[in-house]
Amino acid sequence: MNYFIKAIVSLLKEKTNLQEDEIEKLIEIPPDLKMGDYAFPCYNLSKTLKKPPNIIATELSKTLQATINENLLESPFKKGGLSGITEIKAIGPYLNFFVDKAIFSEMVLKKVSKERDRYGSGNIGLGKPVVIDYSSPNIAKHLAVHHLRSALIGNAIYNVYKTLGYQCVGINHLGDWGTQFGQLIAAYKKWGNENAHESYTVTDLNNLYVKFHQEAEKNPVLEDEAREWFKKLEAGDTEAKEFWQRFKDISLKEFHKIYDMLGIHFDAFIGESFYNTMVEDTIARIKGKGLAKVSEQALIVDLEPYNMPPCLLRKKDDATLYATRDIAAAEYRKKTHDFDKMIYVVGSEQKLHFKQVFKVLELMGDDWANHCVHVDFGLMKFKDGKMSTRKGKVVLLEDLLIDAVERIGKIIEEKNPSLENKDVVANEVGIGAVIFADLCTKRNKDVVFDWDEVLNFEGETGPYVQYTHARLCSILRKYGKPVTTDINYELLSEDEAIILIKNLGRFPSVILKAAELYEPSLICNYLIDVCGNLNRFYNAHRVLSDDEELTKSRILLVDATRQVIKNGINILGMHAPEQM
RNA sequence: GCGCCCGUAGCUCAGCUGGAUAGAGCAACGGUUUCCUAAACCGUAGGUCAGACGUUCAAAUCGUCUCGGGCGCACCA
Repeated sequence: MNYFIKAIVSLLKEKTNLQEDEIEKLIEIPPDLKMGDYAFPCYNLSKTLKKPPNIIATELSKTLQATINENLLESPFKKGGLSGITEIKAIGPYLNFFVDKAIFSEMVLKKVSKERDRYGSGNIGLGKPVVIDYSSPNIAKHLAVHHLRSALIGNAIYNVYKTLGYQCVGINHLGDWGTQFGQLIAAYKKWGNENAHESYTVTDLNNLYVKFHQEAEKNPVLEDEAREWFKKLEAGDTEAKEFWQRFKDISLKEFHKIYDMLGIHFDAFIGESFYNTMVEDTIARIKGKGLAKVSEQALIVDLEPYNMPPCLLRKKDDATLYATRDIAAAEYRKKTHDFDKMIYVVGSEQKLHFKQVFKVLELMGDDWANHCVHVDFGLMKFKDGKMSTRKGKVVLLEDLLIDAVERIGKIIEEKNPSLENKDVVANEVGIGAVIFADLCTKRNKDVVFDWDEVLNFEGETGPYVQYTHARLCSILRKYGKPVTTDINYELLSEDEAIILIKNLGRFPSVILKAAELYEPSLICNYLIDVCGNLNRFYNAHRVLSDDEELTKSRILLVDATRQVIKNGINILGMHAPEQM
């Protein structure tokens, strides 16, 4: 709660019968600057007071205004009357409060200036470990655009939580186990070129995978062979394991390359296979609790009482399933990290799966089961349907990234040919465009992948935000002197400045909300908003001028805005180049 | 069939723990550069907030139903 809201709450508390938190909840920001800085709707009071809300607003405005004038409460500020509130006015059913703009500006700008890179951060997470599971692609397949969402959302949430002081553990839960490895081994044994395996790439593995599915349709025996190989793998067969390790190495090499391009960080790459040794123990304990039973030759946990289909632990051929491994993994992670919260950033098509897994954990007596959250997100698809690795119907992530960087390179050549480090900047902006485009929509919506849309760099885009930041850096460079908070805050009185400053003050609460809702898009929208505010200010007022006092004031605003944009950009996992 | 998610301007989306005239961007049209990066800014045009009923002083926002789209529902992950 900021200072002014606190003041308003304390004023209203005396004159109404409402509780502090009730009042705070009701306080809102008027849609127009001219209507005031904060507003209190009087509809609720009209019920208890049995009077129309506009009458109540008028009466309250009179008594409160009188309080201000008498200066009954002590104010930490010399000017601006009571607590920096200058006027209280009724507009229709609303009680509107005007605050001293200079005081407000001073508070916000000094805070940003003082906290710098830490502005927006907090300490609510101090001493609380959070495990975040994101990206988690399957081995032996290319990373494609539909893999972006988990990786980017997860990475951003990681940064948000870290900003709030949480001790984050980012885990890439590689899909390196399961029947598909049996398929791959079977395919490799049949059609793979052993002599050339040294130079194998994910493309070769993927071709094998595609071929397997084509052939298996004609010849179902192949599926049995694949199952056989997977059973061998699970049993620790040397030959099977050797193939598996090979596939894994090939994949990881490519994954790392792309994660590096995207700037995505993980603290650990621990695949499903890692939990293979624990699975038996997990099943034994589930059985021990009397939760497991055999049904249709498979081992299940019946979730009928909870209106869910059963959770499958073991197939009829004895092989385990991913639910089993997820349960084992969750318990292992709890043991090793003692997390306060565990976040799974996985597509919404797995909603039921996680509901089942969390329920089984709960039934097992893991009282932390409700600290696990599935942060789901909508499907990415093409205009004409779902993306599918199996059908080879994908846009490879690498291709998209390279294309984005190239296009930005051309734009730089066109608009700023004398720029230094063009390649570096093209990378930061091109990749940033892709990141921002993906993070920008609320995660629960399905997104249709549109090449032109992702690679459009005007309007509400990553490059727009980065460009705004670069412009501000440019002004500061030209100014060339140290920025000071010792300025005349009265000079920042234009509407464009006030709106901007108000928004800068909101930043910490945006981060908090993004954490609470696991919603990086809030930060994207916020940045777009701030950049719009800034660009409007920039367009209407010159920062550098002969008027030294005015210049000093505006420079502080420029520097604070630059800082906020940079902090936001970084949390999203993007770079903020100083020139572009 | 059952469950979950989505449906706001031609397109992509904000707004959704109810509140003051429903906001941006793209696309279209018109304008702004002797001036801090025009990747910007301003203006014009564009809306039965899918539809119906209900709750409320007040509904894009909450509830029920209908329609349309997506996803999931036992041996893939």
